[in-house]
Amino acid sequence: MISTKGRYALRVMIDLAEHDTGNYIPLKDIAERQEISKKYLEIIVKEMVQGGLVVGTSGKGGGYKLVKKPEKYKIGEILELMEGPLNSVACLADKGFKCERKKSCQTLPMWVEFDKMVHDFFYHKTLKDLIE
Amino acid sequence: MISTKGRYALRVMIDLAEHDTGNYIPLKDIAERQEISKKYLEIIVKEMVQGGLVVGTSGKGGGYKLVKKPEKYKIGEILELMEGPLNSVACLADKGFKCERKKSCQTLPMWVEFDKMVHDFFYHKTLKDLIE
DNA sequence: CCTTTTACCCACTATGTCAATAGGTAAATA
DNA sequence: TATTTACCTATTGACATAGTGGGTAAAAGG
Repeated sequence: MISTKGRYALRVMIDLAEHDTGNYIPLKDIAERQEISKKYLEIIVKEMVQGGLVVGTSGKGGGYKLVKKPEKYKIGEILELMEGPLNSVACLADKGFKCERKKSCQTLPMWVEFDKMVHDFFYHKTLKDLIE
Repeated sequence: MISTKGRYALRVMIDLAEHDTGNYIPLKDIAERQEISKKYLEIIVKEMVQGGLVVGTSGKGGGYKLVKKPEKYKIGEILELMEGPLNSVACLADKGFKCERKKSCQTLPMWVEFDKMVHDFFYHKTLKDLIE
């Protein structure tokens, strides 16, 4: 299940895209429009800045802004930043995961197939697709 | 992410299917073959009995058995029993979930589309598909 | 320069889930 | 009646989730 972090991040991105005037948009405005605790959004947006999804600047006239055009953001890239890898099982999500049964595992092919489908789904959708 | 409950349940089902001789199979055997704590499997198999996936009987010669042929079990039915509804977001998973933004939500159509895809995937695969 | 506005940073908490473990009781068979 | 099995209740430690609280730093306007 997608947690609030991923869902709120998407809403912030949509909000930024829809209210884009070239200026920075203060988090206060976003929090009020989206009816999400500003304090909690701070944590989320901080990760978005660190992940390079948005840029922020302090002071009067400060706030946040997208760094790309909405059609350039893949939904998968936003979700993976906030939620971690889009994998269904730990043995595929954790890079250093060791599983003795890997060779003979009867369920692994299904998870691989599933994860590919999920990946394709979210990497073929962009932020722009959600706005229209 | 699918938890051990769902994954272990699948392995138990596969084990039961592959070692089916008509007799009941003791959990001890399954736990040893699958290298999973028998105590933990008890909890999982209990839910599987309650959900009608398998039947169990006590005493000597007791154990567990499938109630249907492997091709009659949908993977989705097994996963949903163990993991809960196969939904990506809370507003679709919880029946009584109230969301003020439902009408205007810009992400909801995506989650609906995604959940349909996931549902189709797991309900078009059967236990037999995993064995072959 | 000073105040206001904004982002940014660190710590804390309550609740719940996950992945078990521990120790028993009930039932069925040989 | 002893053995084998399922079945039941409770507890635990670690971690994640969804926040809250209280500050500091930076940028701009007056």
